[in-house]
This record gives sequence, structure tokens and C-alpha cells, in this order.
Amino acid sequence: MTRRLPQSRDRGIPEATVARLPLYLRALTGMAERGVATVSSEDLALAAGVNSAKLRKDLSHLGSYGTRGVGYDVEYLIYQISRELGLTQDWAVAIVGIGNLGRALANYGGFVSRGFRVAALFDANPEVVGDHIAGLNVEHIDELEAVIERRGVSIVVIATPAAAAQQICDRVIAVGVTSILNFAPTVLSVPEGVDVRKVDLSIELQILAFHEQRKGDRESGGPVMAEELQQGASA
Amino acid sequence: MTRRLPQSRDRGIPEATVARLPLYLRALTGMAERGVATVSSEDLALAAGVNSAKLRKDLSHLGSYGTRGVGYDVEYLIYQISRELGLTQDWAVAIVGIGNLGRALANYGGFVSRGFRVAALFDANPEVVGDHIAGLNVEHIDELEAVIERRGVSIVVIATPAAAAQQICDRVIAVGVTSILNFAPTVLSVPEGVDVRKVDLSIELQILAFHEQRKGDRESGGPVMAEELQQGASA
DNA sequence: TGCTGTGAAAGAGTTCACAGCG
DNA sequence: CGCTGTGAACTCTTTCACAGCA
Repeated sequence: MTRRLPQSRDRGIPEATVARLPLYLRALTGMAERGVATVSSEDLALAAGVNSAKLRKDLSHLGSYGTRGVGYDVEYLIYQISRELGLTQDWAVAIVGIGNLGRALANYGGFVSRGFRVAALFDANPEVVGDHIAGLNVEHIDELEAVIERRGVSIVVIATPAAAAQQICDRVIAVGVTSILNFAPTVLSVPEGVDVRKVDLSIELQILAFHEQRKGDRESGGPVMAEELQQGASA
Repeated sequence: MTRRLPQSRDRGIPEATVARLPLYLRALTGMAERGVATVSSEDLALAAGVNSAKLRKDLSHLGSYGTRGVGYDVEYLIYQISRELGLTQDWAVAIVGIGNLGRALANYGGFVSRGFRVAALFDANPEVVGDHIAGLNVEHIDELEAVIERRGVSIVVIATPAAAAQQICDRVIAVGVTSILNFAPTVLSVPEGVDVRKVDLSIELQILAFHEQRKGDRESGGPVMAEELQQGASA
């Protein structure tokens, strides 16, 4: 399984950079809507909540799309980042598990906005099957494989209870899905070549609790640390 | 610059480790429920989805809680990790924005389970105010400051539309909240000392799309691409 | 013997600081 | 002159490999 084909250009964009491109894209979209035509690394970085050196380094992995002495053309950069992220094509997404979370996801504007289209909703509960949500019919989980193949779904969002997640995961992988976004609080095991991203609400809270606890500790002459963790934006 | 005060113990746990402790905790909890008394780094790592070297290194930052030749005592390790994460105390959490997502969060079992207690729900919509969700009354956003102080809320979850997020953020910080979990798709700017963690659904999808696109580049017979609906969005 | 705990090496990501282009 | 693009230094994280204890 070799996967380092030396293609035309070094397309090896660092993972950390990939994770920030959507942030830049969002900031740029906002600017475009406000009619901003050009932006400096300093200003874009501020809007995205990172520092300018990092932003420039990130963008440099895509190519030289800026103009020295001037900055970046907003529309052009939007296009380049979109293309890099694969958002110039249309991705069909299925959501499995239509509880409150699944509903929230189905209705979430950000999904549809850019390159993504919710193409199918599934649930195991007969009372939910048949509901109309965000213009879609909720289908029975028995239809999972057939519908995924018929509609060309390539990304599956799992919003089921933890106990059901692995089974759903196995089933969608069996019909060729290789990108999964997992909201169930469980570790999914998948074969090589399948990407799983996890969003875990309680883990985020626990990380906050850790830092919150420390703040309390630091009364009177404690460790100096105050540091920031991720997005420490201050003027 | 150097802050390596030789306090009682080196409490400087790497951020990457902190982010994984909740994972270990969850795996351990599952084992405890199944009656497992002792676990090796190999087995625990497998259950948590990491490799054993990383797990041992992570745990070594907490102290020497394992037994060579044997492994870790499950209950004892649960206690130590919980304590380190600050989960042996009770954290009052408020959720602002009771749409589908806010509802999902309010009902999410994982919140309550361990150290966290949803203590207040807020919304600006008069039709939602007064609703009973997960045993709580939804209160009007005007009550935000008063209720936070009265109930000792220390962590605030923002699940409002993006446009409202910064304002809510400023308001809760003004009454002393320093830990925020933000689901709104916007960058919050906060003063130093305030921790913001961000969960962004569309960013996760975009990262998946990036990798999915690459898979397609590689081989030509892979994913089924939906050719229809070629309507390119911007530019 | 079997497993943890950990130095040391390797790798990834970030920041610095400035060359060089518009 | 202003701002991008980038080598170089630095810091953080992961992995290796094995010493050392139960």
C-alpha cells in the first residue's frame, strides 16, 4: 500500500494546515460579503484567530497566491482554498441517527453552504422514519446500503448512540464509504484507508474542566502559567 | 522565560496528553463496568485507539500508577485521571441557545455522567423560554448574568447562531466565566486567561472532503462521483 | 519473565526574522 | 517602502528501544 506518489507538485500539505484552511475560508467568505477585495496576512490572520506567520506559512503550501507589498486577493484565495479542500465539487452526505443531534446536523446551514449536500437521513426508530426534516424523508436503517449506493453518498455522519456506531460504521464501509464523521462517544475501528474524524462533546468539556481546575489552584504565588491553549485571540 | 518551578511535583502535563486523558477515562470506565480489575498499557491503548508507547508516556505525566509486570489497576487509574481532569468536583454548565443543537446537548448523557451538571438553559426566543428540557426550565437570555452568578456556573456552552455568539461570550466573561465551549461557527475573541474550545461541524466535514478528494486522485475506479448538479457555487 | 517508565531520537508544527519582490 | 514567502531555530509530540522493578 504505497501512497506517496510523487505527483506533479508536492501536494503534501501538513495536516495542521489542512485543519486551518476552513477557518481561513470562512474568514475570507465574510470579507467577500462585505466587499473586501484584498487582505493582508495580518488582517486575515486576525479574523481567523491565528498569527500572521502561521497564516503565511499555511498559504505558502498551496502556492504563491499573494502579492508582495499588497496582500491576497480575497476572491482568488477563496477559490484556491476551496479547490484545495475539494469544495468545488459536490459531496453527498448521509446522516445516520436522527435524534436531537442528527436533526441539528440536518438543519445546520453550514453543511449545505459549501460543497456539501445532505442526501439521506436514516434512523432505526419506526416513529422517526418517514419524518420530514430539512426537506428530506427519514429512511429506515435497513435501506442504508441501497440508498448510499444509489445516491453516491461519500461521507457518512454517525449520530447514533454509542452502541450502534460500530455496526453502522462497518456497514457503510462495506459499501465503499471511506470518510466518516463520528459523533458517537466511542472509538471506531476501521480498516486502513478509511478516515474517521471524531467530535466528542464530553471530551471538550473535560479538557475545559482541567484548565478551569488549574486556574483555581493558582491562588497566591502558584505557578505562573496562564498560557493560551488554542485560539487565544487578543487585540 | 523558564517556568520549571520544582514545586511539589511537575504539574506541567502536555496539552496533547490532556486531550487524550478523557479517552482513557472512557475506556477504563467501560472496563470497570465489565468487571476488569487490571489492564496492561497494550490493552488500554487498544481500547482507546492509541498506541501503547503513547499511552504509557501520557500516564507517566500523572505519576507512576502502574505495576511493572502487571499493568494498571482500573479503579485506581480512573480515580487518578478523574482527579487530574478535575472531575471529582461538580461543574455547573450553562447552555445558551436552545435550538436543535442546544437541545441535543442538554439531553446528552455524557454531559451529566461525569462531573458535569447542566445547571441552566437560555434562549432569546420567547416561544422557547419556559420549555422544559431535560428537567430544566429554559430561561430568557436577559437572566443570563443573574442566573450564572446565582448557580455558580463556571462553564458556558454557546450553541447560538454565529451572530449572537460574541455578545454572549462577552457577557458571560463579564460575570467571571473563564471556560467556554463554542459551537457557533465564528472566532470568539476573548481576553487572556479565558479558555475557549471550539467544535465546528463544517470544519470537520471540510477536512474529510480534503482527504476524500485525494483518494479519488489516486485511483480512477474508486468512489462513485455524483456527476449531476454541477452548479459551481462561487467563482 | 513481563510489563512499566523513560531517556534519546525522530518527526511535526510553530515562530522568528529577514531576503526579496511588487 | 510594505508585505509576502521562506530558511532556520525552536518547541512540542510521537516513537523507539531498553533499563529496571514487581
